[in-house]
Amino acid sequence: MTDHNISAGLRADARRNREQIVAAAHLVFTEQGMETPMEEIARRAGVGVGTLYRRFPDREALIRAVFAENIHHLMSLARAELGQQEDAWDALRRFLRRCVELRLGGLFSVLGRRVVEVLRTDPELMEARQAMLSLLDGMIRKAQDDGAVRPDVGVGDVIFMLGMVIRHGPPIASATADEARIRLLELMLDGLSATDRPPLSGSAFTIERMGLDRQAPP
Amino acid sequence: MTDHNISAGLRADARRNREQIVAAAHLVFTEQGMETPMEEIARRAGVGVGTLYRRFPDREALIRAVFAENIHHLMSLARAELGQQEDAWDALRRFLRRCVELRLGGLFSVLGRRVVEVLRTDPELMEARQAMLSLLDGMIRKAQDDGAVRPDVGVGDVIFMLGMVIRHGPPIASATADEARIRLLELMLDGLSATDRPPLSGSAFTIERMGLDRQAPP
Amino acid sequence: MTDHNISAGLRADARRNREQIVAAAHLVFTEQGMETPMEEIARRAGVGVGTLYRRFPDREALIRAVFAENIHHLMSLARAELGQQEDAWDALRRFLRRCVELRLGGLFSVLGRRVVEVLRTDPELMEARQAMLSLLDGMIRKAQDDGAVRPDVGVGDVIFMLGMVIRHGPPIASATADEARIRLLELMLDGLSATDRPPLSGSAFTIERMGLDRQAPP
Amino acid sequence: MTDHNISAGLRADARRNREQIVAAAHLVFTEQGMETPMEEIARRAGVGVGTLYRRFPDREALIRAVFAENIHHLMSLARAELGQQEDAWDALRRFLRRCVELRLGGLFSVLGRRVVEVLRTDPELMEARQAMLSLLDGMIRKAQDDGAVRPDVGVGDVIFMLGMVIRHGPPIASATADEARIRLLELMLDGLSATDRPPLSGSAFTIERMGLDRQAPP
DNA sequence: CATGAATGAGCCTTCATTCAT
DNA sequence: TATGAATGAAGGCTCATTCAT
Repeated sequence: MTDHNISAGLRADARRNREQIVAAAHLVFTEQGMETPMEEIARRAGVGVGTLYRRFPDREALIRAVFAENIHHLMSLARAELGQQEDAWDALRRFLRRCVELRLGGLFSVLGRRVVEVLRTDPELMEARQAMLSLLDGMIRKAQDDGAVRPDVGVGDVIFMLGMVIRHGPPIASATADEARIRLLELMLDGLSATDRPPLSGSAFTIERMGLDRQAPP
Repeated sequence: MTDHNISAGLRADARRNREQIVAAAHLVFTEQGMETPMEEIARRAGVGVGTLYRRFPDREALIRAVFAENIHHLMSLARAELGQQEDAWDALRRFLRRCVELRLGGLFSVLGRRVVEVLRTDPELMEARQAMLSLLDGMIRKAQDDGAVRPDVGVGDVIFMLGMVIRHGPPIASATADEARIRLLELMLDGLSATDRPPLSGSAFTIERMGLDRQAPP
Repeated sequence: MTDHNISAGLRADARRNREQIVAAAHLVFTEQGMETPMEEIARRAGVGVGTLYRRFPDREALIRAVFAENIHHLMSLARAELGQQEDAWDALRRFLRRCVELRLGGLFSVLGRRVVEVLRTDPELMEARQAMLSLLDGMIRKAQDDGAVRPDVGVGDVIFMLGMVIRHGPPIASATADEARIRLLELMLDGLSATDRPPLSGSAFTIERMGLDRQAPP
Repeated sequence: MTDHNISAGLRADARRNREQIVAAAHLVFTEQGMETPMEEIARRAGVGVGTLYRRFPDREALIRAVFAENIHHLMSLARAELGQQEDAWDALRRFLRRCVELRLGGLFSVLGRRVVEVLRTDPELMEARQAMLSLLDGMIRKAQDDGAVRPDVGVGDVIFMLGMVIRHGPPIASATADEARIRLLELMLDGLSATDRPPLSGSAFTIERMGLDRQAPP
């Protein structure tokens, strides 16, 4: 929605430019990594670098825009899943799987410290993250109440897991990498639902432990 | 072994420097990716860039050395576990846990076009990698024969899992992150040993699928 | 003409910069050799290195441009002299004197392996060079037919002479050095027109000997 | 003689090292130019860089040593020529030709400003230069008295001429370049002895004008 | 003393960002 | 406002010089 608010105030051609740039950035970030030269992004969007910089003062701003769009998309997915699914565990599984399947998450691969920092320091993105944490936390607790998920995990464990799977993989979209990612997710889901095992070491990463200190990854 | 032969002929201080450089490179490659500035690597190793370049004429040479060292180290670890442990599953678990603690093996997950090319064109490295995969494959198969590991996974799945936990776990170095990383590994191990579940989607990443013939993730 | 075609499509300021860069490069190449740091060239042209590299992707491209410009300029000078001067020997003398004053043609004397290779592999440049040599060759032959120039010299001798005076005259820029340079040229012109002397040793550097087929000086 | 004094005080092996280094430097300077890496010179001399630097604190010192040896050699040649030759003009011509012919002068090609400065600021070399200027001046005046050399030139013109010819040419020894150099020298000698021409422009560079100001090249 | 390892400054090149047109 | 030219900082690599062995 960030995106929508911003675009709304622009003239038609300006809005089209902005959208083309974000789309081009999403594409090249996914295909060639987050370090792709700005000039290449501008070229793909069919505009000059000057135009790109008029819209996004620096690379960070562009990254934020692309991520915002992604998260926005992700949240609607989560709500959709919850809306049409009685079973919490099923809803959770389907949501996580969708996150991985959708090109959306492809972006997060090989982020590098700098990008992570960008995200952490963006209040809007952090707010979206918090909203998603709550949503997820609810799903997980319900699934635990149902006996479908082991009790010694928290929303943090799940978010770590998701982030890890999403960030994992080559910057190049490849069917093989996607397959590997999904399998890893499923393996972890099987681990999550293995209620008959000895508890994991350490203690559960509950939503309380997921504050915005250094420890919390985006 | 490459490493040992090479280091053997060097003066004491030169050998120490060489080893520090490889260690530092391993660390930053794992933490920040293979594109980390050479200067940063040199700094972490406590030497000047010149020294780094004297030992490794370019980034490729350094990458090769780090991989060689990694493979060598991984194999000793695996052999040590196998040597003192009757049970294959226990050996595997201990081995993987050790790898995570040492951040060892993170580089073997998906790597990006350039690095794959570096590896593919180094016969010695390819051979060593193959030997390592075989060793690991043996452990896994034995554990599967014992009924301790589900049959629908291959050595590739385990390697990917290891790389994912090591390179894409919570990105901040801290005790908390370590805790999270180990928990994630344990979760996956529980998934691995969940023999009563429906098979994962896709098909197992067997040793045969792990060739470096383009497209395939390393 | 290469130069003109290229410059034509540029914005006014870009064209001016391009021309300043080529002029500065001509100067420093002549004074300090073809290995002068790019930064020095940029500085003399009053632009940043980036600008230089935007126009000339590497040193070779710059060298090519300077040679093209030189040849072009040399030919206009020669044609101008020929146009307004009946006597071939007078035209030649005035042309050479002008070249020395403008430091024009110094680059065509012996150049070092790398530069020769650059030239050899640029068909357009080779053609232009050939045209220039032919023009000069014509002037010299006519003067020889008039009995004004000794018969045992060729266009190559004259080119070498020019290069020598321009690049290796008294190395300090000053009025005195200019005086010395012109005197040296005049001395050689007197030598050139000394038709009653025993022939020079070796044999004339005719246009045929001036091919760039290895070993032969350019 | 510089060389002899210095070498005399050294132990046998040290002297041998020093001589090997100067010989190697002469060789590579001639073959590959004055910018050849010190390591290459050391390698060719069969010693470590450390040894090279013990003898010659920096590149300048090495260059000076090689030049000193050259000048020493040159002076003996001049004296020999004078000793066995009645005719001053003949002696001068033979001497100059020898200077060019001998590999000695090959060194001076493509010197670059820096090297020129090194030579100018070395008192010993400057002294040798002065001795040579006097010697030459005597030869020239005598030849002028004999009517063999035009009266409007001075020793400076000749020394400029020699330096120019010697410095001209590629750093690589090549028969063609040598031929060109000799021909250019002869052309100038013919100019020098052309006594029936109008005077050169400017005025003669007499020995008085050849002081050590900026204007005087080495 | 000889050696060759280590250092760091310097040049080449790329690219994020600013600014003139 | 869009464009693409200009800038300069940053990273890769080389090599002169110093210093530990």
